[in-house]
Amino acid sequence: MERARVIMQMLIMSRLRWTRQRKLILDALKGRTDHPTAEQIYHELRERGETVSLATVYRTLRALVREGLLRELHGDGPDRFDPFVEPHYHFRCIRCGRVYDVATPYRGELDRVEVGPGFVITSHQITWEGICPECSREGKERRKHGEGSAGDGGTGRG
Amino acid sequence: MERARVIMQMLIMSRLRWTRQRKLILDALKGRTDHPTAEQIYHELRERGETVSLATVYRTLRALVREGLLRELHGDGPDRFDPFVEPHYHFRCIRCGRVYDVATPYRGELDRVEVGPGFVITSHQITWEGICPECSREGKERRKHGEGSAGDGGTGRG
DNA sequence: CTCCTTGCAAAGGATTTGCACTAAC
DNA sequence: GTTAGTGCAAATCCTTTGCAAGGAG
Repeated sequence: MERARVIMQMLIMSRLRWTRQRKLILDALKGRTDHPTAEQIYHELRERGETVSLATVYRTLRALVREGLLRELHGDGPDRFDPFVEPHYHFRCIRCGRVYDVATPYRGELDRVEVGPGFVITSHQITWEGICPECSREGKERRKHGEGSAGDGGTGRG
Repeated sequence: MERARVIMQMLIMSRLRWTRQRKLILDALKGRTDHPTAEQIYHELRERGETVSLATVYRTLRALVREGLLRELHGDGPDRFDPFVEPHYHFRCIRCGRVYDVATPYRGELDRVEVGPGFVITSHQITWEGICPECSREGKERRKHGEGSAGDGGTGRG
């Protein structure tokens, strides 16, 4: 796939250096739909025996967000990161904190809503809240920041 | 107004005690559209010479959210609180972090979107992002957590 | 070679918690 | 009187930052 090339190109243009850590972190995110936290990425890399520091994971993730290669999601627990940057929506489980993609078509017209005089809209987000399949199945409490893989419960990206 | 009575009723039902601090905090929020943070509430009360601790402000706000008397908003900086609990949407300024109400009608049909098998939707939120009037006017950087009153820039609740 | 990145540890902001005391009910 | 709420300080969680050493271009 030439996605790596495209990414590298973007990094060059943005004068971010293509370091081993950045490669690792971006690879760890690539193609995932479970919106991991910085900690999750960090632990997964460490478990694979890679050497990265949590600080670097944070710095890299934020940098990639600034470059437009990732999207940052705010919610109840720690921030989560989404490698799929095309406009789309999310579902957040109020029980476990997991975030899922929602396949519903993007409503471009919402970017042209009248907020009020002097307001400039750059984007909009829709977030559904409720209980995810994992949690309704188990019916028991969990920690706020996801544990392990979240699967996608049947949603996903078109 | 009999809203106080209603609230008191809810507090009784929920066996929350109607203490001086809770009254103060709820009063400080009531009718506001600027979605203050816990710190803001705390400082405003202290400036008025009231005695409250920041811990109590946090505890109270979270409790009132649990009771459904407030809504909690997650964003870039610290959490913000909204006394207007009827379904409505928000605009968040990516420069200063201020949050405004958006008058656009609530889209109930979005609560019936197909997320996927096993997903139960309890609510949805739409958040617009962009630059608020205050910031486009000033054109300069600011701290993430709002400073002082944010006005409402022409939006507001119907 | 130069400047960006990293790792580590320390600092920082936001929020919660333990505990003895106080105040609602 | 009971039991829940409060203030204070300490603790915790999440994230950023300073600095010296390392690595990419």
